[in-house]
Amino acid sequence: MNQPFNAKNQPLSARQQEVLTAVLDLMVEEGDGFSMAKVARRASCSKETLYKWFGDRDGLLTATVQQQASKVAMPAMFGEGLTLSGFKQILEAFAVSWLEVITGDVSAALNRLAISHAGSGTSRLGEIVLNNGPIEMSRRLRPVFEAARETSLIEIENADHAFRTFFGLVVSDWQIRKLLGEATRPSQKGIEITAHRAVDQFVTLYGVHEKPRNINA
Amino acid sequence: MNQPFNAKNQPLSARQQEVLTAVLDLMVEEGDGFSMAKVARRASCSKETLYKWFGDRDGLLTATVQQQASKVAMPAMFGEGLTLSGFKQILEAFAVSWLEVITGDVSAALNRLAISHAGSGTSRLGEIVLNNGPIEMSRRLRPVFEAARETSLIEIENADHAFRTFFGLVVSDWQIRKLLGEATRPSQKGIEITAHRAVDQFVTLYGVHEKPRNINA
DNA sequence: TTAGTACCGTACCGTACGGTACCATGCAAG
DNA sequence: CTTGCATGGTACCGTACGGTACGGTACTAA
Repeated sequence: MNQPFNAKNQPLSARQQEVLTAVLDLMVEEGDGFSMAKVARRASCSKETLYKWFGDRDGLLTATVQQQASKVAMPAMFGEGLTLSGFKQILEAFAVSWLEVITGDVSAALNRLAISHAGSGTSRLGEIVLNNGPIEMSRRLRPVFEAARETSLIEIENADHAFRTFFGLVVSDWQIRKLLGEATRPSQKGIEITAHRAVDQFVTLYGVHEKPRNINA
Repeated sequence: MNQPFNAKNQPLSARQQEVLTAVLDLMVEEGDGFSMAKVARRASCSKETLYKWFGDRDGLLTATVQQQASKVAMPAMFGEGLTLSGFKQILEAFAVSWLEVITGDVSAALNRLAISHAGSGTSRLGEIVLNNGPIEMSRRLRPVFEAARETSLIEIENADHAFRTFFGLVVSDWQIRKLLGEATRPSQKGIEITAHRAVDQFVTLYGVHEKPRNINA
């Protein structure tokens, strides 16, 4: 992904990234309610520097969101001979990684921020998070589905539907519950179990193996 | 569901509900950013009255959320002899109703509000929305699943997993996209198609069909 | 040394908001 | 009528915040 930029479209210095880390911490702790003064205190810098670097509060938030967005890691690609179990392994790694992210405090804080700003319609944070969340996930998953379709592992009439189904099976209500403040986070084991079941279900719906019935959607 | 209450725990008068409607409108238009003065102007009442009735800003928001929560309608129950197509019809009505709600502007505004407040940890709005959203959906769906299980239409080892699967298949990424500000709303036809597919998929995963193996339930 | 630069800390300004006080109006009870 | 209550309208207060200005300090370059 792209480097995050500040107001002058320069790549960020180490010191600037320190500031963004402070912002992220505050965001996790207090949501959108923190002040520029608090950021300055936390990052041990002056407000004037914040405004020089990031323009205004919105610029600071945008830079923070972009920096995090540039960090989302996803499981690597695969080789040539794609087997069913290999395919399932990739999907499962994907699902685990995704669940770990969205049940985490950082992701929750960023999504909360973007969501509340989307309501006020005063910034592009929602768009940024959307592009680096579900949409990016879809982009990276598409070639995997494509490869599985070409090796006749699955049968997909519409890649978009398949992605949405996979998303739903994996994410379920975990994300909305987290965003609404439900405290209980699934354990690592719980995440793995959830991911495994989601992949099984996906393959049941879209796989072409010895399916017990015809599965058309 | 319960009647919504004001600060004195009296049921709301018609005038008070008018005020809450004004709040809701502002919420849809501007998110969380509206001021008490704006509410007073919009509702043609004085700020003092607002504070007398609802205590403070948080009380006003809480009353608004509770009033909406008390309005969620859900498809009615069913009779005795439950057939597969009847079961699917109920689920589909459920799914359609749910999708209509969560892709609507009012639901988005309320969820955005509750989510941003959940980040600041300063109110119980998240809890209220959660209880009247996914959790209430689960409560109402459970007896339907139960009845279907008893008539051997489906095979469910864990009602909670079944609900989460259904939720994921239905909601997919519609809600998070809406919350993040994606403008495009699915058409009524699109909602029906989505609901239909989700129910088909759910029955594929949990249905008993003519599978002869494992009859215990 | 001098000049320039980058930054920190802090004081300051204007504004907007939550919340309160006060007055005016209308209405019902007596 | 008068009294009391509920409510609308508005002025007001304290505070907190976004944003700016300014002084002080360390460092670099010549």
